[in-house]
Amino acid sequence: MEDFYPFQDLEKKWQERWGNLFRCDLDGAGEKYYCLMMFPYPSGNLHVGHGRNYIIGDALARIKMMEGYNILAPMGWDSFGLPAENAAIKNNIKPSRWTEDNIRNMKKQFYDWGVLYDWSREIASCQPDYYRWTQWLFLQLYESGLAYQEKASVNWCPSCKTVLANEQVVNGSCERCKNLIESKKLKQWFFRITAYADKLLQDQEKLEKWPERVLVMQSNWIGRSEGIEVTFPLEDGDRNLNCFTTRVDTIFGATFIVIAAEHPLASELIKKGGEEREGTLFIEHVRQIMLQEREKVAFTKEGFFTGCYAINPATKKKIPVFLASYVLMEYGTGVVMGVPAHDQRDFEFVEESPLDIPVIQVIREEGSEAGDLTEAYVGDGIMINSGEFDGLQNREAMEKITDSLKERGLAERVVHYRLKDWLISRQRYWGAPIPMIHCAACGTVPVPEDQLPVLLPEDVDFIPRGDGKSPLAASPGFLNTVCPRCGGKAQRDTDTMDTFVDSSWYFLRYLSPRDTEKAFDRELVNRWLPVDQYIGGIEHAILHLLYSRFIIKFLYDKGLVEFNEPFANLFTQGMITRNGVKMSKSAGNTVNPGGLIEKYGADTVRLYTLFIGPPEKDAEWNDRSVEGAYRFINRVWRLYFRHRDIFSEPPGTDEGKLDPPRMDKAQLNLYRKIQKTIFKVKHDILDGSFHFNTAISALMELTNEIYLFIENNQDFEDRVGTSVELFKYALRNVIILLAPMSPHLCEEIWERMGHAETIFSRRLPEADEEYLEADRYTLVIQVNGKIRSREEIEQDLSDEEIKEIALANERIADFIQGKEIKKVIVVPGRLVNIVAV
RNA sequence: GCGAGAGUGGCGGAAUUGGCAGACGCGCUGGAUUUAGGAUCCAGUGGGGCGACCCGUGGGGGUUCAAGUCCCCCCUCUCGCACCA
Repeated sequence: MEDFYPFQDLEKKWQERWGNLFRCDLDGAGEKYYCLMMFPYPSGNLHVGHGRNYIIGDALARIKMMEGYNILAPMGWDSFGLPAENAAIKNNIKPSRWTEDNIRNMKKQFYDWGVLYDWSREIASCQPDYYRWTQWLFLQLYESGLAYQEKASVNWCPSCKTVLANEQVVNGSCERCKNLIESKKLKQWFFRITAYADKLLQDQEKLEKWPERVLVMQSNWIGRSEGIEVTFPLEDGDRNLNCFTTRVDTIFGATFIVIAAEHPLASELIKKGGEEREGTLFIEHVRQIMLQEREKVAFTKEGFFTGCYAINPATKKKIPVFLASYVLMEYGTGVVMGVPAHDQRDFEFVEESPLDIPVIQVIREEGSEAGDLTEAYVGDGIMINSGEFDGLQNREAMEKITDSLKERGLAERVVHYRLKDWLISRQRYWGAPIPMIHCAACGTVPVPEDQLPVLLPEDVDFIPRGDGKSPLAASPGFLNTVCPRCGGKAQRDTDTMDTFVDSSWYFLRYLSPRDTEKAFDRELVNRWLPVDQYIGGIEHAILHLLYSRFIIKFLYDKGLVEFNEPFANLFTQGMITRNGVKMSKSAGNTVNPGGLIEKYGADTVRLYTLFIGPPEKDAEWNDRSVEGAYRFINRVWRLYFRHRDIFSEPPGTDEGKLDPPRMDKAQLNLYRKIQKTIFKVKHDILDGSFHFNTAISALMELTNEIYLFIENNQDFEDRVGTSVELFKYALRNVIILLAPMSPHLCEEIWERMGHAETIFSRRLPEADEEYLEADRYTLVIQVNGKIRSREEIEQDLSDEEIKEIALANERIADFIQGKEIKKVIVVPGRLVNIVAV
């Protein structure tokens, strides 16, 4: 009584047999297809939300394999990082041990899901034979002047006890632990990603298949802005203030200057202006609120008059210089010209200020007069109150004013970016040591390449100290070394690298994972990269994806690779929610796949995950609906199992016997439905949108039709004639098209149908285009846009014939009686609309 | 505030170029089979009305023979950016 697909045994069987299915021969036949999922952090357990990523990737790899591609689908572990360390501290075991245990567990989860990879290429970023090459990459950057050490104000997370890159700070908090970030002055290592700001921005145009929002986020982050630096001399002439502005056309309306309170010049100016005591208090006040409430400070516009004046180079007028909380030190020059009439922030500042600062309008909206402003006018218009530039269009004036200031040596065109250099040092244990040595005599010296890897010591107290130094500083065995240059006593750099360095190049390593001579094989990498399809979460829109693009561009410029973008196509799947919120351990709303697989089997879990909704969108998990997928799986199984007698012949005879012109109506209907389904499934998945959900629903429709077809078919019951052949053909196509989504079931039926080779060596069917459309269809007949009747008609009728049929329709007569027919619109294949009044 | 996306039955979601709104699935209702079933199969299932019909895709206008789809205004939600000069 095998009414149910016996998944318990069969899924195990196929998981074992598939051992080498995804083993990639890099020189094998077929066009290459590098299908890559973002490698996970081995946190121990994957829930069904994570599963979506891997199931989409696996189904894609399988269907591409069935298209004849040579598939490279590797997997590895982003295995350095804080959680391992924290867990190790908590459980008193070594991070390496904790990591290994988790990897074992997660590998089993992939296996249970039927998610396949070429495990012979497995890598783990925490292993010396991997991080040796991460260190090598660091040295390449260092040699090229793109890795440098600098004492700077950096983001310090007091809870994680390490510094963070700007990208890892979200709203002033640590993206990992959500604690407020402090500012510390520390000597740190940086990668000069800013040198690539323009290339990263420009080459976005090559990333046509990337989601628009990811590109928008990256370009926001890079924050390129073209403008002018204008020199405002101080009144007494011994110093200049440089203002960055993108609106130099408003310079005649600049009636004051604002300097960031943290600006190094601030203290000098208040001294000079005779306001030292009060001014110092103000600077301290701003610093305090910045520390406590960064959010709030953003909306107050407190200022302090320094007592100094500058000269507006356009108007030659004396204008006051203020310190204020609303000017950012980090952007531009930290000095801004205040134009209250045309900048809302400056307008508000003037309103809040007790001093009487003039508001001078210098641009008027075309077609209206200048009048009293209730807010800043930021639009374009005609220049007024601007001397020789009056009457010009402001955009035009912008150029002319720039030229005129440039001639006088008072202005320069500049480009500013919000992107800052990538801070890569971390004061934590579980990461790749930075391969540098500090020697009293020779200074900072790189570790020679042949001395790599700089091994992470095992016998070290890795509890973070929180004093701004790495735990490695407490390991004398690690710390003390000799200088590679002079041979004298020296000390190793004790920081480790940001784990995003590890993940910025791992996709190169998969091509030659065991190579002991080099980081990656240039020939293989040039042949297999860029990645054809990269799949992962949107949360890496900036971090990982921007860093990887940077590193590849660097390697390209060094001549080490021949491609300058790592990922040709990017797909970011939506997250799975439960009770409306993202599924996560911390939210306590995870669904463990283990229990579901035990109850329904992997094919069901896979099918449901793919059916849940469009993959790029978030989707709410519903345990109830999983049963629907289970039912479908069993419906397909029964379709085979109840009629297994049909498949007793050897498979060689079961194909190519169909002759559509000789089919009866019901047979032809089914035949056409099969063609339509083949077309739709392939289209929906392979057009780049990965719409498995609609592909699956098409397969459900076809399955329903097959049931209807065989139900009342005497020939089929008697096992004679075309109906039997057609049934075989129908089921075979369902099995092949469903195989990428629910591989165990399909592989099993395929085998029982008598095939010795795996179903994944089978090519996808081609739709018989002649039969994509039905030969008859239901013509909708409307009167004045409302549906009044329907009539089944032949496909290839002329407009005139269709019109006649519609007008002759009995039910229509009632509606057009006594009316004048103004117009009849015929849409062949769909409807007729009769306009009658 | 700016930018992007979204709003369709009780629920998840379908709907080339404007052309039968609600495919497919969940849930629900009825029936068949069954000792029984939370299994399976069949039928029904947007709302209103006995009915012919009427109303329905966040709200309001518009274009059109025809609008979920195009245009204008507004509301709500999600995401990103946010004193970036």
